[in-house]
Amino acid sequence: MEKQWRRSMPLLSMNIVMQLTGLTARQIRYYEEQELIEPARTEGKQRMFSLDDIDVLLEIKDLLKTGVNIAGIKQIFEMKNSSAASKAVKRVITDTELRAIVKEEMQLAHRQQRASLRQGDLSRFYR
DNA sequence: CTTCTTACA
DNA sequence: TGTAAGTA
Repeated sequence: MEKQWRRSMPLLSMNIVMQLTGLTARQIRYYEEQELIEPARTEGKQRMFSLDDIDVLLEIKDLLKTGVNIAGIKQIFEMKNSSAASKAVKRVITDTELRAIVKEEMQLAHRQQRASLRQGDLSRFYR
């Protein structure tokens, strides 16, 4: 709990982030609009991303490739700091754990007949 | 020349 | 998402 600030330190320009993530500027700005990331700004309003932002963007890219839409990604991220935090106090959640949690939420939603994530997103986690 | 915003397709 | 337009 000391070198954490380095990852959250905004120092990456749009240019770099585009190459590092392979995403277009349009996508990156859109994801920010969807509140999936919140880059810092320079005085000239230029975006400045942190390494943490890169991680999030790469995860978004991966989930998108899997077939999860923005709505699904939002909910997954939401669970990542809610149900995950309540169950596993302050431990970093692993991908396999996240999968399990997502599946649970999915079944719960199904039981409650609450077709929350209908648009073919989280159902992909069953495969 | 690159990034940003807004708006249209 | 891509792209055009007008800026900074």
